[in-house]
Amino acid sequence: MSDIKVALVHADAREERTVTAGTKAWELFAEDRDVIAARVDGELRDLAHDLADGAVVESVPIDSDDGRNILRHSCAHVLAQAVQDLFPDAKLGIGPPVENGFYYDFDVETPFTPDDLTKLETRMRKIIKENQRFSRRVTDDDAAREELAGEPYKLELIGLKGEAGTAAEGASAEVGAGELTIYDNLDRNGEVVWKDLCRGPHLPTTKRIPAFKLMRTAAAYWRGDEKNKQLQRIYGTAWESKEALDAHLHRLEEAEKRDHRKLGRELDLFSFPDEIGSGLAVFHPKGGVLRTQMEDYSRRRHTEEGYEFVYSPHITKGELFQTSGHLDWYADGMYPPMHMDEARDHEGKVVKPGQDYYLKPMNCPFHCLIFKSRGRSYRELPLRLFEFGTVYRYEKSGVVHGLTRVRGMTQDDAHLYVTREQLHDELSRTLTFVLGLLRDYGLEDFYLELSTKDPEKYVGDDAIWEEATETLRQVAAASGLELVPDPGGAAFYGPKISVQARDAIGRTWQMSTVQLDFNLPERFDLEYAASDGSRQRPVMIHRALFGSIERFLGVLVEHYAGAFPPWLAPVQVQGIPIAERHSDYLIEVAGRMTAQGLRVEVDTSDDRMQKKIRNAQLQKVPFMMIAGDEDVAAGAVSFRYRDGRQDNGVPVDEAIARVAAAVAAREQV
RNA sequence: GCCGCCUUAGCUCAGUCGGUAGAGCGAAUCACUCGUAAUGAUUAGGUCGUCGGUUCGAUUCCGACAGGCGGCUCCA
Repeated sequence: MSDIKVALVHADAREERTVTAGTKAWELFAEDRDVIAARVDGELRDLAHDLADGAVVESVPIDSDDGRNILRHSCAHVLAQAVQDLFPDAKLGIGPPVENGFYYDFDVETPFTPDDLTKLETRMRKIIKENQRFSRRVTDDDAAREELAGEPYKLELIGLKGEAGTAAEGASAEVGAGELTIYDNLDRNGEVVWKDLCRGPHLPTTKRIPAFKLMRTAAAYWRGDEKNKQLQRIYGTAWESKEALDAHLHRLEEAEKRDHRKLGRELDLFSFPDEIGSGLAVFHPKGGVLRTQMEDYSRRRHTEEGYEFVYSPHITKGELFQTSGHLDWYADGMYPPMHMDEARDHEGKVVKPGQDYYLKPMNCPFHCLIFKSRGRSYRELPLRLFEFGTVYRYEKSGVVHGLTRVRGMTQDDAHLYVTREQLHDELSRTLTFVLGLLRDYGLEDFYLELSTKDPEKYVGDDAIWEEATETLRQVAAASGLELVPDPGGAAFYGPKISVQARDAIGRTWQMSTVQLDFNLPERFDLEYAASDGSRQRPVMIHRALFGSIERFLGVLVEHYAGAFPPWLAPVQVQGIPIAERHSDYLIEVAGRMTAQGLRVEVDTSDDRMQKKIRNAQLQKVPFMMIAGDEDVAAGAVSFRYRDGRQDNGVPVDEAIARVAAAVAAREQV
């Protein structure tokens, strides 16, 4: 047998090896049990892959991103085998890895129950224990069709081979663009016990799945299309070790503790009374303080940046949304009209037709009317109109979610009207402003997404798209932040840049958007007088920073886990007397703080002091201000912070100054 | 909108194989006045989400609706 040369690379190192022809990838990594696949000439391969002369081979450890994806995908196969063992009529959909786990879709008569998940896990453990080998076999369309005659969904995928990228999210795990392959699961005797159409790669054997758990069931449309049948999806997760699985489950628990819906109730911030309707929130006094602080600070910064405040009503005649075009392409998302002012005679015949009024789903048409209310000069531009505008959208019943997806919300909405010459500077300035303001609220970690023209569907001339897109790109680059392209993702009326923020536990939220609009100025026939006396059309920029105040408030609740920095905290200082006789002293100190605009409460209930501390702790109050005999005698107070840190005997003047300084600096304590 | 699950006191939940319910926390009252995460006692509080059906009898079984949760689709 002749020798071949292969190169083994990892990190920066490259090692040339001479091996015999027919050597398989695993033989290079035989000593390392963590390696579960190989990257050969850039392609992920099974460890059983035959190496060719000149192959460049890289190990894929199970705890790498690629490794986990392979692990999870293999685990999805084990799930599918278990499902077909227990439910022989189940037809297979697709089963790709996803972030933190995997799923597999099945067509079954009756949906799975939580009980079924337990049974399936047991069956999966058995399959894993059997140490079945994942064995790759190349086939062709006709042979595969014959083999998989009983699997209608797989047959459909075979027909889609090559367009896998567009066929369905995850379908590329089943059929790649290249050759068609089937993976056989072989038992110890080499018998095929199960098989699935799959491009791979896979773990060598089922036993290499160290830890997994089935999480939940859900329905999902076949190939992600609402028109298709709903399949039953089972979500699971799999990890390189029991510890990693536990850590993942622990992270989920932590995220649950931060859930703004839960904290909103516990901290008495807001609620969603059934009586009002789905997706419509009320803010309680403490949530009201938080929201007021958020809004006031935003107002102040907008004033400083040259924005002007405007107000518009919540309802309008339909004509406005006819002009703006919203009724043409967005009527489904709007509340149905109220028919007003209709008059009938005594026979019920309509003598005056009346007209339709709509709740507003957007503020921009109103702002365009304000622009249009009189002639505008280039000297007025950029005109920056800002409104905390409450809008109503008819969200489908299944999508309403806490404060993040609601039917009534208040946007911090601004519309900037600029000349084409001002576009670059204004965009640059806007993005800087937006990022700075988000940082002020405590979000630090961002990336940007640039949505560019869909060549099939757009208005406005190519030159201005080009210019605006290039400007957005430059501005984004200047920010130094990571820029993720979203080609073709722009709305038809203009390119968009959106700011995604990562919160304290690494989840990303779409926050601000800066959106060009070449359409509305046209539809509203907006003009300004240029310096040469000609009439010119302004460019419009839509810009929301919080998106919706409700949603941003929810994000901040989760980001801070309810432990707000003092400037946002509903109660900044909780006074706790050691004994009843110290209450008056604390009330006096509290009074001095209140006079300085601080938010202070003194707990004069007849709970014990320990209980008062516990309560303040559970309410996540940043400063607990405690006073007993020693403090009173010294003219001091003692601070306790949320982390248990203490600072005893702080003179009252200094204590007040300390709280005031933390608030003014918007620091966390 | 679609699929599944859920809805019992203000909150978190137990319970009733069909005979109108219970705990902890919270609240109110009383006693205690205490130095860094729960003092004790007493009391109040529920047409068991709503409406309809089956039944001698429904909180329990069935259906519709509303609301919630997890997904899917959607998010100009």
